[in-house]
Amino acid sequence: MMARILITSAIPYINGIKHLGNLVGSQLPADLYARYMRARGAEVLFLCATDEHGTPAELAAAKAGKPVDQYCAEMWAVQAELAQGFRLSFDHFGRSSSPQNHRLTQHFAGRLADAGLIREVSEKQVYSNADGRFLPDRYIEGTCPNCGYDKARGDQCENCTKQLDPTDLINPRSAISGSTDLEVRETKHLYLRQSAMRDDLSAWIDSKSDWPVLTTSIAKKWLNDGDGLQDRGITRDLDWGIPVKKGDQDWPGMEGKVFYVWFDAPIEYIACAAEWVDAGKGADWERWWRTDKGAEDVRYVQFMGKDNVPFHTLSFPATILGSGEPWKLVDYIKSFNYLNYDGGQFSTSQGRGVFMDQALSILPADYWRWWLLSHAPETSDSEFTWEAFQQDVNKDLADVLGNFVSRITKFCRAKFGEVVPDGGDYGPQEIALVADLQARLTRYQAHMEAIEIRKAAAELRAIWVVGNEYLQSAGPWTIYKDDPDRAAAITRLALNLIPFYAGLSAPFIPDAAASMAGAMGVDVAWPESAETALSALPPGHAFRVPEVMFAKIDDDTRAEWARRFAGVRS
RNA sequence: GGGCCUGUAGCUCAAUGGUUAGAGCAGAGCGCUCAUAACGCUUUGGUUGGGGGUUCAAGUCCCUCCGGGCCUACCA
Repeated sequence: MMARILITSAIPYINGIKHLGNLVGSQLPADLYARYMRARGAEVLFLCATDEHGTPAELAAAKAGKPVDQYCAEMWAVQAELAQGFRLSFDHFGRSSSPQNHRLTQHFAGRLADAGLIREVSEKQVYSNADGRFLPDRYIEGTCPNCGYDKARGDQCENCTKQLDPTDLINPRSAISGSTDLEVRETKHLYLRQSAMRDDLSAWIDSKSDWPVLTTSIAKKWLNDGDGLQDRGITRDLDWGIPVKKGDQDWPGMEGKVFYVWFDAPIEYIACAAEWVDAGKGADWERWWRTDKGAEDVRYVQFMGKDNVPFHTLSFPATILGSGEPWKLVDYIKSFNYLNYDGGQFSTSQGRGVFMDQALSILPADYWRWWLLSHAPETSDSEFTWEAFQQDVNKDLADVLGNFVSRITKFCRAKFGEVVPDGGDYGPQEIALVADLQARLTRYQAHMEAIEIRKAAAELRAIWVVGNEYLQSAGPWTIYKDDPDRAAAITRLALNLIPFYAGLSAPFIPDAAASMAGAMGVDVAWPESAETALSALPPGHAFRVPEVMFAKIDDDTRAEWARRFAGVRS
């Protein structure tokens, strides 16, 4: 029976173009896994979307001088185009502001309320008259009562790290406008009673012994810290968002309020599947999401950066479990640490690092995909430097893989023409080669299935190296002088490595894989086995010598990029 | 303050408690001449952050100290 895999990437926030750290922390590895699973014949639904609600989205729109809905629509289009540029193979790229998500979010809230898992809390929050809005704690600045730092935020002082309440600040002001015209107002909000589900969530997390430590340790910390899992506010006093409703009914006392972005964002994973159907791309989204409607055999895998783990291990499962309905729960969470940039952090707010649009403006997607995935921050934070990037892509892509394709196709053209040569037999060397490649193929598949990305990349690279080793030891250019038939056999086998490599490399570098296969006149396909794959191109099969697949990055260019991207983006 | 992760060759990273701690890159030497001056082979390089402990056996487990990072619930 065909495996069915549901894959979601953490949904990128709407307020700007994402940097390479964001990309490698969720969307790119999710795409790698989706491409691999499709290649292996699984039925895959791979979903992503933009996360469009919350205070930063409203502020970004205001800064751009646009209505927030228009701003979000425009930024969605920008992000969708960049996703395509990086060859992210989403089956659908949705929006958390979609009507489908409005309905589902309100539906879940209604179910949770019926189950007694929502409580109303009246609380005091800081309101800025000048800004005309309530201010989240960290949007209030003032002088730290502990250390005297004058840019302390309402949640914490960055200077002395002390945790604060906004009311602790001396001379508080709005971080948005600088206005000191603040007042404390009474406001009513809904809280999700996560505390009531603590034991269920804890048991569920404990059952996930195969999850990355990073994932489970963060979840357990939240479950067990202090008084245990706390209830979480799920509404806000904002204009932009999903109106608070109980299913399709009004919610008395909650008029004019919206659900908190992190309540509705993960529900978009589900709504996105409905969008996928409504966009005419699929027929039945519930068979992916409802275990009573066909999803019982679905394996659901989520990808995210470590900052997103609490929401995916606790809040979202609490929403799903609390609904009392048979929604699909996540089976595996792959979480990532951060990619740093030249000794510091990538930062969207500070404009530090390389952003997706900039990256594509200087190099094709495959360069970035290969480098980022082969250095994915799986066990700890990892570091991007221009020197390492240049060295690694030149060596791996241009010298090892690209040059292999170049040397054998050009050799064949010179001696036999642009067709797979006939004649000669395979001998012990070829038998050993096939055995070696088969062992490596098996290991590579195991790493990909386990989502061990760096190990998979290392094995793939080793598979590329095998081609060069074989050519060096077989030496068809020497043998050709005395025994052209034997040289033909060697050349035939080496040419067969190209479609083999194309199939295996496609999840990492899809464009290069397509051009390799195209040059050889075949489709990209996952090999059944090393043995069958290495006799796929019959004698007489025409091919063409491909263009240089990966131009090398020279030192001057690298230095220029390092300078250009050293500062902050305006 | 608390919790978690992390520290291994110049760099990036591997090593179910079990031979002499391994790869890639960078460096050195040799070879090859088909190829994008590419490729192959050989090789240099380690008190596994420091100290203590458990064990027949510790990079791995425990304690402690030092360094780096993340999270800490109203950014998302």
